[in-house]
Amino acid sequence: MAEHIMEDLSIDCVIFGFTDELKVLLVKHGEGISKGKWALPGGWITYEESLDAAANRILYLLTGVNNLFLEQLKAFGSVDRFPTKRVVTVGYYTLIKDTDYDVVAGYTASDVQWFSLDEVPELPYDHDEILSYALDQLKSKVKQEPIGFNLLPEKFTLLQLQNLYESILQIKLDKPNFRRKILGMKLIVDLGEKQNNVSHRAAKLYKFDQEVYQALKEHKFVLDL
Amino acid sequence: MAEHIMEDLSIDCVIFGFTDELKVLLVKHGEGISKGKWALPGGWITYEESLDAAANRILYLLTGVNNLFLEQLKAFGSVDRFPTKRVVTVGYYTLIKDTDYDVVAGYTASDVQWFSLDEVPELPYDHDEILSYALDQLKSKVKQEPIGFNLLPEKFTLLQLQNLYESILQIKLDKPNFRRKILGMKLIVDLGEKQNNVSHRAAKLYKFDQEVYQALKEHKFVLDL
DNA sequence: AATACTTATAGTCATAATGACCATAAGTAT
DNA sequence: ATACTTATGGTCATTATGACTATAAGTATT
Repeated sequence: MAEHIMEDLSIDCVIFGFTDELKVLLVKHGEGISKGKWALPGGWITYEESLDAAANRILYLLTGVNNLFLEQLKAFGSVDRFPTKRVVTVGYYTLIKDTDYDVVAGYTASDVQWFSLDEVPELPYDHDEILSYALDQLKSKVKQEPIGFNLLPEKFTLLQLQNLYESILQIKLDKPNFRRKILGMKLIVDLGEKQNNVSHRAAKLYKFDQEVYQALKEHKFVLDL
Repeated sequence: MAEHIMEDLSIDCVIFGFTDELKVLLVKHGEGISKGKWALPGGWITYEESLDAAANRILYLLTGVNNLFLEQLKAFGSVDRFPTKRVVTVGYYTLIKDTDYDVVAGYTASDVQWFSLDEVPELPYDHDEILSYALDQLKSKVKQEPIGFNLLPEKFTLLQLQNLYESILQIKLDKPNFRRKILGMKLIVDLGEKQNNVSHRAAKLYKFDQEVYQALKEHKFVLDL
């Protein structure tokens, strides 16, 4: 398979993970010119696969993470972005619940690890630029589509949902106003249950309303937080 | 220059034009497998230029249109999008006032022409997909940044500005409400002059306020129309 | 048992924005 | 003089927003 490789085109993936806080998945290069360095999971595209397919394959090979819906960012094509030859790379990103996946270093990766966003080490090539571009995309995406369906447990509290938004958008929100907004969208449904084992007043548990969730996802909207 | 070409990577440009209505610039292929067909202006990237630079060079060679700020859409990379070999293309787009430019067919183009959006002929490869993606991008861009500075004459009426938005967004707007919104943003300045040679009540003429225009461009906003 | 915390949740209130209108103004065309 | 056309000024009910205040319901501490 790896024989028919497009020499000057690569893929780089920005995999954001969330549980409690926003993280990004990096791999340690086990060979090549960046051996020992942490970088975005990336690799070469073959002639027989689409870009989307290549992104998924590469991510799986390096990290063991499979079957994600990866969204393309754009192509990064500065002349000198790669040191040894001219390479244009196509960026992809997605956001997942990191605890849902077992990450396993594979292929040319000697290690894989989630990094909290403010602990990301220095990245090679233009990976800083790609990561920062991806973060901007993520933020704007979050305001145009509901998120959380895959990121929160089945049953969650309003505060958990609020923390999710606060982590991604990196802002603080007013609790009563956030409730009002979210409840007003009919996006989530009161389950009539409460948390337990918490050392304070227990909050109601909610779940997403599948139908409303899908509808909001397709029709788009603007979430003004 | 054209010697060092990346074999499997191309550029395609969606140049939207506006005066009275929204148009798109197409070139007629003068050679190659699509000879005689109208298509998006596109070509090959050399090893010595960035993607952005390639887009500008190619557009200039084919159409004579020079020095635009082209914005990248994304990379289009289906396996079979190009008939003779695997080619990934990077899409670019922009919006200009078409009457400001003299289009001249050059290089491998035998003709260049503006097409009204509903008169676009059948396009080869995946150019329909690229065009439609570009249109979506344009629409969403228009809601997040002010436009019109390069598209309208120095002095313009509110109706001209409204028509611009209506053309691009392909919607109808309420006149009084549109005035209120735009005037409220302080984006445009009353020149104290009026139209003449119109067969109805003359409208006030306005110009853009450079400072507010730039500020809105940088800080982003959401224009809810 | 009382009190201090913590988080949940309900509600207020002034202000601003929105969409759907109506009415009048100021011209030209007939 | 009247009919049209487009411009422009307003109203008005409804909804959204941000900044708060207040109370509820638990646990933890003394």
